[in-house]
Amino acid sequence: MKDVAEIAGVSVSTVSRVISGKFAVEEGTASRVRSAILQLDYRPNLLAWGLRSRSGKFIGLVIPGIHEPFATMIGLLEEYVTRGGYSLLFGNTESGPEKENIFIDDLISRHVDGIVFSGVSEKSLALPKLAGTDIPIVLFDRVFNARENVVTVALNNEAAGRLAARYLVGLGHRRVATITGPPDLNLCKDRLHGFKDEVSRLGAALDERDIEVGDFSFDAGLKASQALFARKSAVTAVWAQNDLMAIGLMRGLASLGKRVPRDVSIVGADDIPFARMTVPSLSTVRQPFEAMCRQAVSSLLGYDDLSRSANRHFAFDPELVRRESAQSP
Amino acid sequence: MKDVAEIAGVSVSTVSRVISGKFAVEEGTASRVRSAILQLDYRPNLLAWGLRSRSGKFIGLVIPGIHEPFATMIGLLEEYVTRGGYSLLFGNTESGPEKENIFIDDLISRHVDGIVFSGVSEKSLALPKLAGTDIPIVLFDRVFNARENVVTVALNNEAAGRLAARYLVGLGHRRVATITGPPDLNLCKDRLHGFKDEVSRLGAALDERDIEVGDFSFDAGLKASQALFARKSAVTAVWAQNDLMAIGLMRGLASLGKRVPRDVSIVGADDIPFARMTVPSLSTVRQPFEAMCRQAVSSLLGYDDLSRSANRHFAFDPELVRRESAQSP
DNA sequence: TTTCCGCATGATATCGTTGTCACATAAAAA
DNA sequence: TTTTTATGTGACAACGATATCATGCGGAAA
Repeated sequence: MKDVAEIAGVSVSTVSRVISGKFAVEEGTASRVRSAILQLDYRPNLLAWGLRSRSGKFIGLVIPGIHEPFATMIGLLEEYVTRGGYSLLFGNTESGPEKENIFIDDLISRHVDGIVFSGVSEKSLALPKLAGTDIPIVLFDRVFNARENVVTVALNNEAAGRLAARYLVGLGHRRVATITGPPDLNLCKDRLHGFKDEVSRLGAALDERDIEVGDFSFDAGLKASQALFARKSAVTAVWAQNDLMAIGLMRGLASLGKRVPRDVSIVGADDIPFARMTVPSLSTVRQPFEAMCRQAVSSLLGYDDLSRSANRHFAFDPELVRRESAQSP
Repeated sequence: MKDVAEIAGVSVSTVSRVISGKFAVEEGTASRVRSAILQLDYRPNLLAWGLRSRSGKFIGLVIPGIHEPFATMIGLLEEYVTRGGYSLLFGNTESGPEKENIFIDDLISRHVDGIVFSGVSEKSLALPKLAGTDIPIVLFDRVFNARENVVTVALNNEAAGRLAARYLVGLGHRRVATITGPPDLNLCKDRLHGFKDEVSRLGAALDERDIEVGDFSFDAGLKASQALFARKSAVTAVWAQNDLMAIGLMRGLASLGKRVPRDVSIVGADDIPFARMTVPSLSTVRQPFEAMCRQAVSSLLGYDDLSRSANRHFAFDPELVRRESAQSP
């Protein structure tokens, strides 16, 4: 910057003013400065800028894995974040809470301007630690401990359960099963509650023994296929709380010689890119990731002014995507 | 830091020395400093540190998409990078060269310590721009213009083509087809050349009309299924240059009523997580992503001392993964 | 003419670190 | 005892930006 000033024959102050554009500079000097910048191929030092302004100009993303649907979320968040002139710093906390801990410390040290947080479990040390700072945070997808003052962005999980139930029972299934995610996650409880309640409200049956507890993984779906269908079963339809388990279930049923959807109807949740690629393609309860990510970023960057009175908890409605994996029994 | 110094009754210099640990400090003062740090919950400011040391302590990742196999790569790179005490800044350049351009500028402005570069196309402005800086760069996966002085990490693509050919012809297929990626990518040419050459060397046939040009997407595979099999065809096996197209092909064949692998054998490339999840599961030519990512990071962070004489171009050998989608005709 | 205001610009302090230099003290060598 | 050496510590400059304050200058109002 000093060099630029020298070449243009002005002071660094003036160079700074030309760059920021927020103050009046005579056109003659301004153009001299601009050509000096071009000549030297000058690029501002964001480290120095950040030090001065106490803002690193990035958004941190804490995420419990890189598999779908998180990959999709990462891509979307990156897009919105960079569009706002920020950069995305992301950390995968799958490997454990220590990793989460050092990542959060790093984010604080780097003076991130906001954090999108999707924790592995509810017992995270991150929140109390962050409370001591002025870093805005959005609890994303996996919401817990929703204190009033923290913004949350998530699916309306109970509605998702109800939607799946209405679809399957509506198709004519009388005896259904389900595979849940990790039971310590609120979202799983909510989805299960919605599903269970709607199934019984509509007069169909969900036996307690037909509720399989999974962990959102392909292998959990595989295992569930054994647990549910290795023996003769009256179940004709299954809702898996995410697509990965649904796909595992389909894969397991194929090995058992059951046909989907002829013998068993399957519905997933998320609508990951692969849902349309499987054979048969997967009917699923879609999460509106685009809208959710946009909301998360604009909450952090302060695009929507959530005045004190405004709602800080955003619950997005799921949407049913009909494909091939479910039909009438 | 000043506060810490005050509480501990020492100067900031001493605090700095205690933190860095690289200079002798009397144990008494050191422990006083440490307890002051704990008491204030002091965290160093990485922006200031970076400004002083001209190093932002991160690695930039330029990648042409967030879908597989890039998601896997991102996860792996993040792991190795953070393990080395750095952070990962990543940018998706799928949306075009302007995005790539501003991302590269951002990386320079942030004083990244290295860049893992996987460009969309060969005509990228990034390399010349980066040449003016002292930022180390590794060309990853998509290698081009491999000047001697730049490190490259990639699959041995010709070997991948040969491996696929040997497998399919070895199974007994006499007439094969293939789907390539974007033809302007060197890696596609190399894969095609290896495949073509090995097929004819082994005495089987790859007709020019049975070479479909794709773009690595699911839909390209879908389209290829029409182009290759909508009419009667003597082709009994197809190699797709990546798994996504192979899965699209399988999906398309299912719609055409062809069975895989009974009617057509299919082999992919990459071995993305979903390759084992499809029905039938996908046989594929595996890229050793773990080793490749580890190599990329350690080259950048200078863990392996590539002395001037040492090889700067790393080509990793592919590995055949036998699953269900290919069999003898 | 004097006074005052607005405008473009420069000098300088500051952000939170680390590195360089100087200095005091104590121990070792003369 | 005097000189040297080693050791721990503090003061201060620097990294590259921005923000605050001061200043010179031209024109409008008195």
